Amino acid sequence: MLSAIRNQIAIALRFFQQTDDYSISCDDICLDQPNDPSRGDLYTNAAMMFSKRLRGSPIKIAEKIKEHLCSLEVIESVSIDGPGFVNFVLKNIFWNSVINKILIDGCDYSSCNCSNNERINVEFVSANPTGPLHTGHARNAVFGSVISNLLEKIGYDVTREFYINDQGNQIKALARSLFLRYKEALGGTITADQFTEDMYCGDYVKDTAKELIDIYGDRFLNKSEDQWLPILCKFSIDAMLRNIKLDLASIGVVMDQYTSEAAICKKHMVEEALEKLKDNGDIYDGILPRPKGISEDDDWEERPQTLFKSTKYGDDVDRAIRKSDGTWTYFAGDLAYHLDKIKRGYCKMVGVLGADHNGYVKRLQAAVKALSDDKAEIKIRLYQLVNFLEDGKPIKMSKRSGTFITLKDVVNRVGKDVTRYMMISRHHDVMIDFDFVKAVECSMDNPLFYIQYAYARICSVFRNYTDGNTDIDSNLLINADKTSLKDESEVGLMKALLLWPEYVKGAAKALEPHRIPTYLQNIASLFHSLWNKGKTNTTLRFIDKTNEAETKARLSLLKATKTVIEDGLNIMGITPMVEMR
RNA sequence: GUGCCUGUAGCUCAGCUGGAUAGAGCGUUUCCCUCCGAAGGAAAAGGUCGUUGGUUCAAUUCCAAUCAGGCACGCCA
Repeated sequence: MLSAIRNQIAIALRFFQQTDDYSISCDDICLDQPNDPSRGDLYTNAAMMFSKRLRGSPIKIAEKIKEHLCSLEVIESVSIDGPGFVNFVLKNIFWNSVINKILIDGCDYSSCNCSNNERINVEFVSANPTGPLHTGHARNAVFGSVISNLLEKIGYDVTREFYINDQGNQIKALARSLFLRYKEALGGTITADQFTEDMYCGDYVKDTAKELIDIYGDRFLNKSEDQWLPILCKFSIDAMLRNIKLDLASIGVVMDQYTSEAAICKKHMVEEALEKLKDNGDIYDGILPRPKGISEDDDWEERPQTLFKSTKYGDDVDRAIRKSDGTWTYFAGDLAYHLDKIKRGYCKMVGVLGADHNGYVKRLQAAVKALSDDKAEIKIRLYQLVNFLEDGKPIKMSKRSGTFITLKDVVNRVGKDVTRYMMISRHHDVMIDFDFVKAVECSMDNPLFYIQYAYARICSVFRNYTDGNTDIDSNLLINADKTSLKDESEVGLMKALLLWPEYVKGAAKALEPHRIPTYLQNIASLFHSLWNKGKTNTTLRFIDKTNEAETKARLSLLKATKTVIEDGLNIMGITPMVEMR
């Protein structure tokens, strides 16, 4: 809707351009609502933003912008204020086209194709397949899935990917744990000290042991470890992965692809990655310096290793890729995995990791840069941890005592939608306090309720109008004359709806899903306010049985509002509620 | 020791590539249901945007120091 306005501003700016050193694109032009509505419907600060680059005075540029804006039919008036703000008022007729665009496009109103169907790989969750997903994974899963939805909105071809760490010591430990439970289930006695520090003693391993017996009976019981280990490794990974997929489904997350670390290694991708880096001169044998944080009496010792020169690509220190016993490090596997992604054709990648992985960001970015000759790029988003509270009191979790909360616990307790909302309603860099009691309260302590309530109220109006139907066909509303919507609350709502695609685009580009619930809360607030105005001012009621034309105009605004709320909730993976009773 | 993140109203948080008088909710105080859902709305009070410098027409936003809190840093995965 705003592209014509942006275009005119861009043309005005180019008038001052003296060199071709840079290009002014419409995306660079900021349009927003002034804090004070009396200044106008929208403003741009482009004259000031570009005055330095264009070497012109902001006022002169603003005058040129004004001249071009005035040539547009939808502009009522333009004024220049302060150091160079250009404020303008839109004609009533403009709102007709805004509402109609939403009525016609539906949830596609916020979509654009500015990313040209480019492929992008979003890797998230990637939990070790050694147990059920826990609460930390919940934020990861929701964050990753909403980012994926947003990226699709702006025209990316998104692959949602889960990397399975299905080899290494922790898998062997899992298999050994399974074997102990297997023995136990077959009547053998096991003692607590047989579970070493790195093993898994959770009850879920007992369940897997039963499944193992169902299929294999007691045939491993008296066999040596090298005979059962490979089979039990595979068996336990498969079982854990099945559970992980169920857990993810319970909060509405479906992956497009699962990629196995073992499969990558089998393809000799590690060797290939190493070759590639060697060709670039990024591999050498050396000794890493002692990390400063390690105290003197620690058992750290110098060791010669094969190293990746990641400092060349912005990392703090070079990274080991081969252990002294000759086997690969975990990072070597990651080099292989990211080379695999690059070879699959992804130039853009996103990774979602918990804040405790912050030390890993630079080396991953270095790896992608080095392996792709700087052609591919990975953006890592770290999210802070979630504290779980029970009515204000923190719930302590410990793996040892078995008092850790699983993702399934959370979903069972508060449901998919509340879980998802809580996980993305805050900036990813901010810790979340997730209170089980407050999360399901029906008040403003629970903002999701407020948004759902607005949606349900709109459905309620439609029910009253149609005698029972919670929706109205947009086609019945397109011809309504929306220029009669003149109350400041109505116009305020329309202005907010106008900017919805801007918010979606901004949230997607910044990889900041929390902007969506923030926006929806504002929409809900504007709507509730309008609703209550109708209580005292009967001329603002949505349904006026004596005036069909007026009623349709108002219902079209409601339908547009409903569409945008629904769209926003869809992006968040939350199901809108047609009634709350 | 180094790196990353956080610090905005009593509390929990927004604040979009620097923009005009810094915004919500909770809590507190006062109003608004014979009327489409009061699980709502209107209004008041509440701030030296951790501190100090710097960059410029303009800094909560950028830069540098500094204080406070969180996380991380070895051949773990």
